[in-house]
Amino acid sequence: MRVLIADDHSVVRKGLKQILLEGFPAAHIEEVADAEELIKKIVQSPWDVVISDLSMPGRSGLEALQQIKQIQPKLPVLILSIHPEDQYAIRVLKSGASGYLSKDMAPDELVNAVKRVMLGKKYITDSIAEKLASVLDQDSSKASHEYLSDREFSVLKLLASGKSVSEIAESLFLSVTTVSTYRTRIMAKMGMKNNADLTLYAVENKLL
Amino acid sequence: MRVLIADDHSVVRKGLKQILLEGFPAAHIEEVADAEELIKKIVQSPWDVVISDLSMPGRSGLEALQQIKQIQPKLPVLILSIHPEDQYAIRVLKSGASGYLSKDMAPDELVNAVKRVMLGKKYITDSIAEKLASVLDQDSSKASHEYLSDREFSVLKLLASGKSVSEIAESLFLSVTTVSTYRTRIMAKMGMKNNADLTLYAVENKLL
DNA sequence: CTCCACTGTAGAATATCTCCTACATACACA
DNA sequence: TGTGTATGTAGGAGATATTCTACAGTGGAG
Repeated sequence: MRVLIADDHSVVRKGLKQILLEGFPAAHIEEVADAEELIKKIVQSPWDVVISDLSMPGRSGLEALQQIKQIQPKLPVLILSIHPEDQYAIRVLKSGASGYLSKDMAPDELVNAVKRVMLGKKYITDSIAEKLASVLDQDSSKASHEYLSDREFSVLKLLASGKSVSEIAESLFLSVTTVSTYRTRIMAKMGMKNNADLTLYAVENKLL
Repeated sequence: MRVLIADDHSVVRKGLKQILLEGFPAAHIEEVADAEELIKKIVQSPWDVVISDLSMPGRSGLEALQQIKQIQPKLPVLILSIHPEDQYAIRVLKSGASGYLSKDMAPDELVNAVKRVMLGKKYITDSIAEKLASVLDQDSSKASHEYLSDREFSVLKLLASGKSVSEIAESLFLSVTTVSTYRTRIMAKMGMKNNADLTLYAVENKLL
């Protein structure tokens, strides 16, 4: 059994490894610290399951996920996030993840999730299932940020947290004008006028 | 050597424990998941060092820290945070922490920090030291906006509410560069980096 | 099967903002 | 009374951001 862990925090990598070794003493576990390495490892050698953080420097975990699913559609990917009740959950599952876990889960839960996804099943917590259900039937009550595309959403969060357009361009490897375009589209979709509106919105909706 | 770890994420706890055991094989390490347990443990038995997350459910890490310092002023507390360059850093150190680390530090850094704080010294990274130097010599009882001049304060409010520099210049009959200068001075006095920080500050302090 | 809307992306021209510097005034403290 | 520090103000050069336009790919509606 071969497990690949991706997270930019070494503390978290160590912790995950420890938990997995307790649950699967015979597992072969490797770690990577960013999305680029993650993809490289996946191309190089076969894995049974990938456990990846969502927020990593450079390409985000979401992009990495989509790329993995192109390369090896069958490889199960479990996504971790710091955010407990996450806005990302649905986005992540849509992009092909086999499960979505918060980092404050119980160790057992991780082990269970890994077992499940290795059988080709999905692992979804109750709270996410509920969220899924509610989004599917009453989309009139969608928060306005739900209408944003993936890229727009990530730019929204970065803008709201105070990053400048050029910082964002750099961290996402995009042109400043591209980021500025996203910004314009975000403002239009959300009916806002300036970054302060975004910041307030993000705080109110706990996106930060 | 007795170490107490407090973090609501079990993954992080495991990771920290692992790193510490590699650096201090003989250490006795215990974990707690929230502030309440943390305080309880500290009252119950003696510790050489506490490593605590900042954001925990219930009472925050900051409150817990202040309480610990009342109970055992000499006990060194290292604070961890997910945020790399944090506004909290200074607040945390003022409240008596022996150090402030981001969770994406290298494992060695944690071990070094623990060694240092057990000697009764502080462990502070360069970037925080700089921040400290610029802000900490002010009187701590005043909110940071109290140090602003009248003009600066009115510009702060306008910026925080999302007005652009040029809009402000127009409404106050000033040159844009003047407003920009005020902005720079506001940032310096308040130890902030961007308008989003101002917006958040204004919301928290009900200035809007 | 076609068409349109949405998405991801960016260039050129233009507008805006920051940074560094500067200077006059006012006030506190030595 | 002098002297330093905070304040109010702004110019010029350079850095950043916006706007308008464009184009290719994808996926759903008809």
